[in-house]
Amino acid sequence: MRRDLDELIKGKSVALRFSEDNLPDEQAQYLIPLEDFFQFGLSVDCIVFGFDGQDLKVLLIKRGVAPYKSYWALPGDLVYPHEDLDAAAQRVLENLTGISEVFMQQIKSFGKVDRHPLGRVLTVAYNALIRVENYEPRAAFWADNVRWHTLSELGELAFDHNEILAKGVEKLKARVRNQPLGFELLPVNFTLNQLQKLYEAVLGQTLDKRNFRKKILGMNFLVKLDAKQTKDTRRPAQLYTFDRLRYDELTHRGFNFEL
Amino acid sequence: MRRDLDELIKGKSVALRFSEDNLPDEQAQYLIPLEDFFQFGLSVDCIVFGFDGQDLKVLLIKRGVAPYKSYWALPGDLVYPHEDLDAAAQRVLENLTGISEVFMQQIKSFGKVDRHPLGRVLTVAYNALIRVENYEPRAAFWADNVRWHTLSELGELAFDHNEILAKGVEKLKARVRNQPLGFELLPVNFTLNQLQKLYEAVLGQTLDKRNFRKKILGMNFLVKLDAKQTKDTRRPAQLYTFDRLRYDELTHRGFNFEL
DNA sequence: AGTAATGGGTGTATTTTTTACACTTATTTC
DNA sequence: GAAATAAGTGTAAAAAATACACCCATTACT
Repeated sequence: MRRDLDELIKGKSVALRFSEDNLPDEQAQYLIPLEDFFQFGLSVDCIVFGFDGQDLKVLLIKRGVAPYKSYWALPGDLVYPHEDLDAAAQRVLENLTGISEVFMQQIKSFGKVDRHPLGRVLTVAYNALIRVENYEPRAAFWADNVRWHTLSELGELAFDHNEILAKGVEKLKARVRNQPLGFELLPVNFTLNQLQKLYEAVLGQTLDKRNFRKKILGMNFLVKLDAKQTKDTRRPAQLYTFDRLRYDELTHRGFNFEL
Repeated sequence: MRRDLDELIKGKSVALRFSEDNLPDEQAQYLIPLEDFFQFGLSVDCIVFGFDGQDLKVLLIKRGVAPYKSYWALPGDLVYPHEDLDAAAQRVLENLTGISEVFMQQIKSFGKVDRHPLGRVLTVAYNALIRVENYEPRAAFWADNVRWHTLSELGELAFDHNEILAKGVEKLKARVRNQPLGFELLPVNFTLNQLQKLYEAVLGQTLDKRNFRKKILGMNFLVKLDAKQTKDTRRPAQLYTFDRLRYDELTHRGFNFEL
């Protein structure tokens, strides 16, 4: 411990100040103002997933300001000192893309010392799932552009956002095995084939149609509607919707949705 | 968006400064020094789990300094401005308990505005699993005491540590279903009954002995040793150890350890 | 030395879940 | 009306999960 502190003090001029004065002598030498510990920036980054019926997409902004100006990036920004984390995530996403009131879950924090060129900024990453049809993303505030990107076609993103995004995808995959997916990503009414395509896109593997239907219908949170899909397709497909009550009941007492 | 900012500025005197000067007029009014965003404190808190053969335990320190002096708390402290998160978690744990080189995983960050009385402090929580036998926790630095606590017998902890701990337990339970548990919590050599007790303690349910053995042995990462348990028990029990290679192989390609 | 007490250890039959697999149907387009 | 396309449907075999009861090796006691 002493070794650690010595190194830090020599190198960086920081250490701990105690609000009490009952310190052992050994440690008294390390007293340094507490203010020095309150130098961190805090940001949130939102990984917004959407599904176009074929591929899993992620919403990125083109940064209109330095650093990383003109790079594609996850929508994210600094948190206000008096703002809660979850609220900041919602606000930032709305500021940059116009998208509001979104289902979001914190997934991980990233804190490498040099990850932000302007100073020490810890970022808290959130996964968000939205129905593409319900939102018309528009670049706002300091974003130059907003666009859906296919996961496999990404270049180098700003900051450590490639790493953050990879973690978001990993978490999404893990999530799909423990709770049903689709509420947030599909239209309110959907066909079983659309749902299957979504699962295949997230899991990155094809699934057997009959087995998929058997399993997903057996979970009893899908409701068959009277309507059929009337689009310019071939044979019209049966439409379903989610039974939110049943879903809540299931997830509440832990459920395994492995497919 | 404008509404949000207006509120924040009126209430708290903070907003965003851009390093570029190409701001739309609408936003120019909000320019406030960037420094105001670098006021956060950052801490790490370690949830150290151990297993005594019967109950799942968590290691807590008794705080020797304000705030929350004399409260039991998760071992945690402020991060140095030039220190990486994971490194900070290891350092803090060693500083406070003498325990070093521990298996740790980040689980979640907690950022409520008023969670720390000294200012805005975001804390990143880590789950750690250790072999109780390998460590002799000793209170160090500003900790007054260190002790293993049974999960069901906890009182009110410092800060929001009850909430953090609850999340840690939840994550541990989720983890046990997707990867084998025991490497970190059990002695190097152990009996199947010890392993089963551990699973039962974590999952909070009893398991069938024969089915448990069938399943866990079928996974092929346990190695039967020549030795038997020689303790003052009744019939000597067969000792096993973990096959780390096999384990890594399994977890690498995703595995389901549900019991 | 014998006996009681304790936790260690073992197998099988039943049920449930998972998997593999191929053809018919309803619609649109030409 | 014929061709093309995606929708829809069931069963048998294999694998996995579950329920369940008795004997065994040692120590402690008398």
